[in-house]
Amino acid sequence: MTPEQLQDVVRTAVGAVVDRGALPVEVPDEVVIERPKNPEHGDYATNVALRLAKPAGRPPRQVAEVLAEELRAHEGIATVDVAGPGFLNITLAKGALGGLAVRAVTAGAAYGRTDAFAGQKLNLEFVSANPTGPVTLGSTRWAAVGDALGRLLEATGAQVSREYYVNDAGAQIERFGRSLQAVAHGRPVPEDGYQGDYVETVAQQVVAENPGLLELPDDEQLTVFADRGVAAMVAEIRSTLDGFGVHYDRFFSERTLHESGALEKAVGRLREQGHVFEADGAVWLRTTTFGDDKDRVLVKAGGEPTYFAADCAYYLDKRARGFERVVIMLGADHSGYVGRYKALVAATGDDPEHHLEILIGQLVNLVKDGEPVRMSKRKGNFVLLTDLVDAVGIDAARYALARASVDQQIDIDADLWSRKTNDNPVFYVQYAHARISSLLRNAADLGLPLGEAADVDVAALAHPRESDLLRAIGEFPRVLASAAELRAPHRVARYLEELAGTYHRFYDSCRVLPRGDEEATSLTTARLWLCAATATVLRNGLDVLGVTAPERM
RNA sequence: GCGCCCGUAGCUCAGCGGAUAGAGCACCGGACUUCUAAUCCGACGGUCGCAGGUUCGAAUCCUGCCGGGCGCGCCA
Repeated sequence: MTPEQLQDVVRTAVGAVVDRGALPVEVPDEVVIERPKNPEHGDYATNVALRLAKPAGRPPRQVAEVLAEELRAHEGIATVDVAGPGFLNITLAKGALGGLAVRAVTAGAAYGRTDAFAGQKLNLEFVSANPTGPVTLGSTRWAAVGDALGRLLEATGAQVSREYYVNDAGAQIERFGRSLQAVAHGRPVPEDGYQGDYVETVAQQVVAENPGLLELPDDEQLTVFADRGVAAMVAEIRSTLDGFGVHYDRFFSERTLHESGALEKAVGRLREQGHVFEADGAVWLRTTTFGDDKDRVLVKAGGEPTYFAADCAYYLDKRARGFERVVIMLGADHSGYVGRYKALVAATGDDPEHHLEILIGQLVNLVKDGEPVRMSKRKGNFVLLTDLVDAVGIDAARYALARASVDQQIDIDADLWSRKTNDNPVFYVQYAHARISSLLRNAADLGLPLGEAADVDVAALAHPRESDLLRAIGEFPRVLASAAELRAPHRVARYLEELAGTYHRFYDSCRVLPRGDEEATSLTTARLWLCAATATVLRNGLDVLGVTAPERM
């Protein structure tokens, strides 16, 4: 029996009690089934009696007793105890848990997937680093977390489109072009230009691809350097992210918004809504109407549209493409944008709480030899995605970034994450998978295939370590659903660490394969299924995080 | 000054109003003729920053304060 099925059983029990007039309450839509930490509290526990006590006007324990009596009649339930303030501690009938192993193996890659968010169409925008330089460590956090969140939402049935907004318009692009041009001519970059070795590389590439470029008139040169330089950077960023296992559905060019007249249309739409005004020669959006700190300029006094105006057009474009929900992931250094974005959405007439979601991720440091690796964008020696991957590898990089809550600033210790020991959480989890893979290979060598699901004696799995593992496996669908709902991929990582630990403890106390001349029994087969089920969950969970599940280590 | 995030074991961090607050690491003590010991078991370790409030119940929600990070442009 899965936790979801038990939830239905409990709800039905409440309904039955209410129907016969034993409890004067409304039947709740949701009852909470949790997995108690303390094994003495049964396989599962529910606080439903505590919840219903007040509306029923009865003491919680009394309500609990009535419900316990009803639940005990269910064939899948062995015992129900009323404990503490009024918890119902439920122990399932022998074999009711074991079915989870068969269910997981049978479902395979689909195990854990639900339809919790079926029908939702989301646009996920993340990284969107400026195309004037390589992908930095800060952006890498979102590459890992954003992609994992995308996979997580897909696993819960949502339709997800991953998008990268390319800021290929505006003054910064011109500055970038000037920097490339200067370097190409062997001159120092301008005061406000871009520093770093990559500037030299890109400049040389542009020159190589455009013979005669350096002889063109100055302004024509600049255009080529800017255009081709940005194109080269976008290509490099894209390929870096592809190599990191992060693939986008679309790279959306800001410039196309300028060229198509989308900005004017967006400003027009906002004007129609009555939130645009003119002052000091500029065109403003009255975002303060919707809680922003100050009003924002859409078109500068000089006639140039602002970045914010492009944001408006971009948002409207996403909505016009049918996305019900626009999710944007930003670094903490952009947290000041939330207010104006929300206001912007409200100003278009949309609901900022429903149509827009902005996730803020705190900063990341790479630590080497106990010292944070210094980042200085001005000097051009900032830490890059590639530096992190060089230091710890792709799997560890993605896992380290995805296992922490985005609300938490993190230090990634290069030494720890590149270590091949159990200090390193990603190895701990991957090792569990490799260990099971090895065991299943040995089983096959011994002529012990898993066989048919119908033949598995699931009731044989009665050891406490087996029950622990089965309960953990049974949690997986709920872990994915709640992690998706909370936009918290790190919960999947933490769950996997717990599952790996539960497996290792099972392995330690429960021999799976027969030794010597022992005969394989029905328990052998049941345990093989349990191992295979664990491997399935580890694989599916790691896949959500974009981390490999190795068969050998 | 204002806004957002954080403050939980020596360290790094989990903990979407529930039971005795957890894990890994570090330190100490154990377990390999046995399916991968990259593992497991035990011990040690806490005023959940402080003070109020809401609640049957608060690390979790609310308010104030203290400490740290980030942000507050007609930059992007």
